[in-house]
Amino acid sequence: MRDVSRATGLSMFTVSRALSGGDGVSTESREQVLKTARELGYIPNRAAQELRRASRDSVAVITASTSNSYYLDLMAGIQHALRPSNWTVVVGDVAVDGIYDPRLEDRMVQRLIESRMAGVISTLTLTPENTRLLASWDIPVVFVDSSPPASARDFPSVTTDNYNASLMVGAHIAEHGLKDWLFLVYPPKWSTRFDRERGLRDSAKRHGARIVVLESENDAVSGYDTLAAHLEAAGKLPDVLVAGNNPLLLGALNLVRDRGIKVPGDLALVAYDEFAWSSLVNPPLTVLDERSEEIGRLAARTLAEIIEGQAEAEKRGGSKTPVYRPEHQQQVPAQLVIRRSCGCHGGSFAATPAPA
Amino acid sequence: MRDVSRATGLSMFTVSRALSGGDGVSTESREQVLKTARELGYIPNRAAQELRRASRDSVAVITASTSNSYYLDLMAGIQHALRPSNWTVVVGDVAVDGIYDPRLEDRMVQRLIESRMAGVISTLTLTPENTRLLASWDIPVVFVDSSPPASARDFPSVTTDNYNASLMVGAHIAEHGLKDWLFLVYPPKWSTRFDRERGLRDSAKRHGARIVVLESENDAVSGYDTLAAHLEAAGKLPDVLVAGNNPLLLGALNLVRDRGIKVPGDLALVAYDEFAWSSLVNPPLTVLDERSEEIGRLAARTLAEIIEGQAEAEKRGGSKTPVYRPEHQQQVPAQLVIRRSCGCHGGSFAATPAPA
DNA sequence: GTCCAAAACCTAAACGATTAGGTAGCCTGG
DNA sequence: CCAGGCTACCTAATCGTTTAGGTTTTGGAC
Repeated sequence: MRDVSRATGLSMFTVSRALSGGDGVSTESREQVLKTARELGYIPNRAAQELRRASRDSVAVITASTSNSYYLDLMAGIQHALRPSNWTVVVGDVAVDGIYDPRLEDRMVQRLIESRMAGVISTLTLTPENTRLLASWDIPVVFVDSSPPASARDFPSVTTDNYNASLMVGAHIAEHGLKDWLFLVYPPKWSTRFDRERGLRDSAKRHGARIVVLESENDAVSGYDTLAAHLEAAGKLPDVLVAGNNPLLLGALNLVRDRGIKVPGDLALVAYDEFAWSSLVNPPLTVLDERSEEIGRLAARTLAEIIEGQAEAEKRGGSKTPVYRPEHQQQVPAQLVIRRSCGCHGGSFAATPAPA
Repeated sequence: MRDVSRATGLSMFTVSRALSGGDGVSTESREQVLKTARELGYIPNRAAQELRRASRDSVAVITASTSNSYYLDLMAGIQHALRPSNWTVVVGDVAVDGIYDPRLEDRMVQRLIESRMAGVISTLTLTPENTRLLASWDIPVVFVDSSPPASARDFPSVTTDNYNASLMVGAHIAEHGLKDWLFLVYPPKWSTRFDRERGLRDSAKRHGARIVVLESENDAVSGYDTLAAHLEAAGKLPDVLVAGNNPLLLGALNLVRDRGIKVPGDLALVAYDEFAWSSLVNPPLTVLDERSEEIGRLAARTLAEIIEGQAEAEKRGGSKTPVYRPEHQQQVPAQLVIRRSCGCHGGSFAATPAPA
């Protein structure tokens, strides 16, 4: 296409400069070029640009939980923080049919390196090998709502303060006098699991409650089945069910409905992750609100900062290894939104409208 | 990196062939190459590959409704249909903070052409200029849950049979004897609007009902505000509210809750688009189920077929203009899922578990 | 009228892969 | 022993940009 633009009689150099807005081009030449380019319908070839410029103009978000409610807010936050800069955001889903696949993770990381990404935001703890691989290509990684792998403890991460959040959850449950807790939770691949579990366990101990932690795959159907099997085996209901995240909550609520269990009459319910419908389901749900959008925004800003530092260091002839500073590890406080499923406000079948 | 791989003493040609699995390379050379490549941590540069091969190995999905429930299912269907081939799926969101921005559409189309995409699936009716632009670069487009612009009527599209679906909705409402209908609907940019409105209007006429069509921006907050303003002005409730899609339903339900309106006692409610929580909200919702995943799968398959036809035609020296055939325009029947919000099964506050 | 710097422009070499077109060596059949 | 056809390999051009390093032109300042 460029040789077509050379129909202006000007050289490649001038055309390139004119189009990209650099200097060394007279105003008339520039206009001439822009005009012919428009007439000819010239659109640059990105592959060629990236090849020449050594790429690095998009950042990737790795996720395995597109169906989790917080995902949309998180993305909104990331997009928002990155819109002013002109990086492109691409999302890489490493789950097939909603369940995480490690081979997909490998393939995804491979592809991100092939595309010479400027940076990566990961919503899950990557494998040590993949983390190392990205590092060896000088691609900065920010973990969001997940921790870096043990082999890379200094990597940046932005998460909810899950430990204290879980203490809050536990404290509220204890206020209701509930002593028999069941925590339905996803696998440790999503590393928020650790702090959530620890907080809840500590809280149970502190309040003299028993807690059972029940692990399920990270999707609604597995949540349903796992919980059903557990209740079957246990023979009786716990006092309260804590759903570890949105898909598991969905599974649990479906089971509760199918079994005719009354919430919070027979079983109180508290869940992680606020979402759009939480105040509309029956009963309105008491949930932990994560402020996902802010987390996304923070993560994106952190990544941008690191990438810029990297670019600057390189310009000054330094190494382009990303530098991670301790303040890049951030925790965002969460908030407990109290509705009815925990037993507050008179439970499920009240005739008055539920609070938002 | 490639010259590093030349540390095997073999030429670029041999290395390239060895890595890409082509023939003309002895088994030992191939092993030698693979071994060194692995040792050196060689990862190909995608920009260079795309430049040389004239790209065309990813397809894009253009959407402005990531928060709409059907989006996830749609994507799942698309991913599913495209996984066997090794095209990459990238999604391009042309909405900022949930509302559609035409300039983003332009920029997105520009970028897709820059990347020389193999094909595009669009969940909204593109502007005539953008459609023409894509066509002029021989990039096939399949519209999904939306129609092609009037200037390009022969383009492929896969949609729900919205007209008949709306007749079904209307018929069911009529069975309840409701005569005063309110249709809360999104703007015509999402072209399913036309058939849905037409179906509902025809149905109202057929059953001797009055229908008011109320247009709102396509997000929950606008839906809430628009509906609130309308009810204010009208001074009384209609018999039934039909929510045109998921975000509008969300807005409507929030309003209903805030106003203390009883559903279906004071106002019956039917909504478009099945979603995960529809049977769990209060009351369980009667919705039109779109089979989004199948629509996605169908669209992806159609696109794949067209791209393959294109590649074949080009190989035979023909034109690479995509050929669209009439059977590429497909309609998928929908299904009405009857729960309680329409007035069936005894309404909202029943103590028995709601049907799934 | 010189000299010099700045502005405007050009030539040609990259970037990292693929591949058309060629060559050398070996085998096989006649 | 040679033609012919393999196989395994190589050289070098090519994709569409950007840009380092020149060259020419222009316009003052002296």
